[in-house]
Amino acid sequence: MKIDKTYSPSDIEQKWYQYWEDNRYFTPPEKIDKAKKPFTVLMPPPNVTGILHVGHVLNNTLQDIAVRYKRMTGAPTLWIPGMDHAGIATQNVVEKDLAKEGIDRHSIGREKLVEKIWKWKDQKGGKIVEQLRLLGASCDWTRERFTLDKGLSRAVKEVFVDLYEKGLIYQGEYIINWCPRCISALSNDEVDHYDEVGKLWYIRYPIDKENGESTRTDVPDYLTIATTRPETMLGDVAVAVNPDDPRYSQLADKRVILPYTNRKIPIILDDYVDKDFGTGVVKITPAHDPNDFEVGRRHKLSPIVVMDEQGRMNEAAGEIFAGMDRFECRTKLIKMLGDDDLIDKITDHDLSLGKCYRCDSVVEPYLSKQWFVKMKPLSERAIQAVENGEITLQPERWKKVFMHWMNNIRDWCISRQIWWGHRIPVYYCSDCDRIMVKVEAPELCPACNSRNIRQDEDVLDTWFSSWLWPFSTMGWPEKTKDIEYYLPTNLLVTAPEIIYLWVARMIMATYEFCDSKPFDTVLLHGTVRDEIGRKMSKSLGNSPDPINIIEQVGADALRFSMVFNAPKGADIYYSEAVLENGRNFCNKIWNAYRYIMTNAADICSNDDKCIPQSTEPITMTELADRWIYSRLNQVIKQVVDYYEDLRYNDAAQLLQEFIWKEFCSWYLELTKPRVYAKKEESDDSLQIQRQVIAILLDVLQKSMKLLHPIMPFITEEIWQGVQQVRPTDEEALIISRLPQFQSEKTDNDIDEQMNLIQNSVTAIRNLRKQVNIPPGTEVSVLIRVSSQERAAVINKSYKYFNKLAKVSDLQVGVAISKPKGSIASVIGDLEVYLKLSGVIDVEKEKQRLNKILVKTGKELERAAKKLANPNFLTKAKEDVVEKERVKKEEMQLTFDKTKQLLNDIQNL
RNA sequence: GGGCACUUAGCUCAGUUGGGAGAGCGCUUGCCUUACAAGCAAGUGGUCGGGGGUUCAAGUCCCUCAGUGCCCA
Repeated sequence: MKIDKTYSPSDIEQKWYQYWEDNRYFTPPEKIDKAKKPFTVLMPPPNVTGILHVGHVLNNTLQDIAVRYKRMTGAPTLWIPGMDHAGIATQNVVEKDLAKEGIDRHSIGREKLVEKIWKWKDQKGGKIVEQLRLLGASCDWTRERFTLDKGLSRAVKEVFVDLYEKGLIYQGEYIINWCPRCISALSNDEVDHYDEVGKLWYIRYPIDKENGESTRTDVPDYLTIATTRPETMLGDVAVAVNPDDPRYSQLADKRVILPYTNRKIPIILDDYVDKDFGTGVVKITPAHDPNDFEVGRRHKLSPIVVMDEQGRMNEAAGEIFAGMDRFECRTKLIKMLGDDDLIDKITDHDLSLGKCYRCDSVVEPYLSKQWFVKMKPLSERAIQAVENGEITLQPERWKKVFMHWMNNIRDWCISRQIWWGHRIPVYYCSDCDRIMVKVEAPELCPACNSRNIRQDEDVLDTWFSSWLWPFSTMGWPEKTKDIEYYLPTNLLVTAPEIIYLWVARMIMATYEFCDSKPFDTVLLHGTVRDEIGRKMSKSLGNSPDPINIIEQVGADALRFSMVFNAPKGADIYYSEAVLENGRNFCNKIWNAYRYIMTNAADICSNDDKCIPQSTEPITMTELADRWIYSRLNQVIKQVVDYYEDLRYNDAAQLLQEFIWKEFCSWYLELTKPRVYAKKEESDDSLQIQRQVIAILLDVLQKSMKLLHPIMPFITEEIWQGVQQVRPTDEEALIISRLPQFQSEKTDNDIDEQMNLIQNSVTAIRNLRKQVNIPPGTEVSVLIRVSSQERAAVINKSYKYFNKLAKVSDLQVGVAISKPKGSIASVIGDLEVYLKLSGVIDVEKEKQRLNKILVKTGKELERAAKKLANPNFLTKAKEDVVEKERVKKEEMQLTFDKTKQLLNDIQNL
């Protein structure tokens, strides 16, 4: 077997993904076994126009870890993938393409455009689905869904009709976000806010003194209002002041004359007005401002719409302005007001400007007729479910965010003035104006028998299909086996930005239509940022291409690096340096594999079954063997706990620590004398050699299992390689079972013995380094311990000292004294002396010992102080006090002996 | 304006019922030692943002101040 010196992932990754998919390992067994509890994850459907970015990498890696882990516990595991049709975004992409050919959507018409978008979708859309394969996502592609496919479209219609019939869908006038360029309503999340410095115009509205008590003398000539959007004044229907504002409240019976409109509008009193903002007088424009709309409703004022859908002023704005663009109108108005001395002043003003996330146009709050869902009745059960923990959000702080929104929920505007999407299933009879809301398009008007029927022009918000994702993907409204078995699902992994838009709505929809919760747990993860903490963005160009990264270092390295640096729910700072950790770890594992496999092959050159097989027992011949199994066993328990708790960063860290430090740096080194034993040596040593290879293969194999959810490719490759030499009855790592924790395999005594050796070896290495003994030079060492048992442990492990610290001469005992011409190290009862052939550097040695003395002195003092405190002794737990005693003793020993050494050296 | 977080090593961050401060990267020193220089070994580095409180004991709980970030209006 030939294994390359450095790990190259590209061939390996493609090979295994293909193998998994071909063998249908991503698909749970078709025959449902009700005795087994399934594990289901819903993939947040990426946008059909999207391509993989680092955020997707994090999101899908987390899901894949959960899924792979559960699959390895034996649960029937289902991860449902899919995409959403992304109404505005997709239509925009295609419209842009058409614009290059000089084609406008209105010129080709609705049907043709939709046809073109489907064509685009089939040819160019959904790239991300292919890219997810490169990442290793083990989702069930046989169940892939698209929010606009037949089944899901039917679900959307059923839901719309049902809600309409329940009176939860209505048409109404509302202020919505409107993009005059897209000519469509935008949901809140489709609006990006930018802080900008705008202007605040102080405009004088003359007071109509005739109204009310006309003889009053305390009435000023003007009321000055402050506004950031003067062009909307043409739609003013009132000015408002705070009822508690003594400057104005007495003017409530007056009216003001709205310039250029011949309208006299009332002065109203409303708490909404902030006395300290501007002049304390606000203009009220219900048709063009959401707050004003509310005020208008409270005071029963009819809104006046002064703009059209394209952001141009209409007739209601008056002859002078009709037909002008909104910004042109603003300029004109300012000029006129100035000329007429109606501007009091103009100041700079910081404001947050909403822009269309697609085309960057300034969003217009706009009064228009839209379809809405009444949310309050739907929200109650969702609130209850999260409140009582039926559904949990992790990290828990998001629960508050969820509650806050749910308790203040507003109706949901679901209509969009575009063509790509689910067309609203509302039909109108052109002859009698009858409204029909039906899943199937009606051919006859039931009122007047007319065949003259037209469908509502609008389509539904994309989220109106996404919120049905938990059950529309499983075949609803049919009562399918999947729904029965897999719903509720178990885990949803997503970003906190869409708690409202998606998570909350899915909870509401699933309760409403399936009488079930959609999922048990929602894991909200952080944002991937660049090294200096900025969000990844196209315009900054700071977003690396994950596909590029995968080509260079492999998906495993990328996944590991991401997860390693992603504590539950925290933002991730991504950088090249972070990625290197993953890459290096792959290489480390690869080389451990190389060491084990090449030696296994050497040993078995003529007999490929010479290594103890998995059906045969393994004989542990040394302390290190027992130790690595004891450690492995503890790691199994810990890692499984971490996986269960969704603490993948901890799992990654622990596994790296175990494999790199304990398995490679300690254990693997200690196997070398046995592994490299010559063939001509005794039968015994050959037996031992075969046993130790079996242990290496076994521990490697189990480690690969534990690591598989995080790094699926390299682990499958290695696991399959080991299967060649020492097969088990499992056919692939991806569907194998995780190793089981067995409490009897943890051996504290063995751990302690090994710990003693590790401490001693490190101490010797340290001493060698102090006096610059070259790595290859062998040394003489004496070790004093406090008991015969401990002496025996070290004595038996002479080989280890020889191998790891190049000790050729080792004396151990309870009665050892410090030899002349040596330097020493103290750890509790352990004294390590390194004999020197030359002269020692007294000053340097004094400095070193002094440092240890100061450090242990401090710790000793702290422990002593605690133990001298009677309150501590009586109130602290028994084991805590005991631990403190042991610590003090140990520190005392180290301190005393180091002091002794220091005295000795000073007397030289 | 309202809400939610954060502040721990030079950098990015862990630290889950309060009980001896950790990781990765960086830095210093020495090594191409028959798995790995994408490596090995030994080190360096912190008044856990400031102040106060609860407690025998606080990075951890409470209050307060300062700074930073995010969300909603």
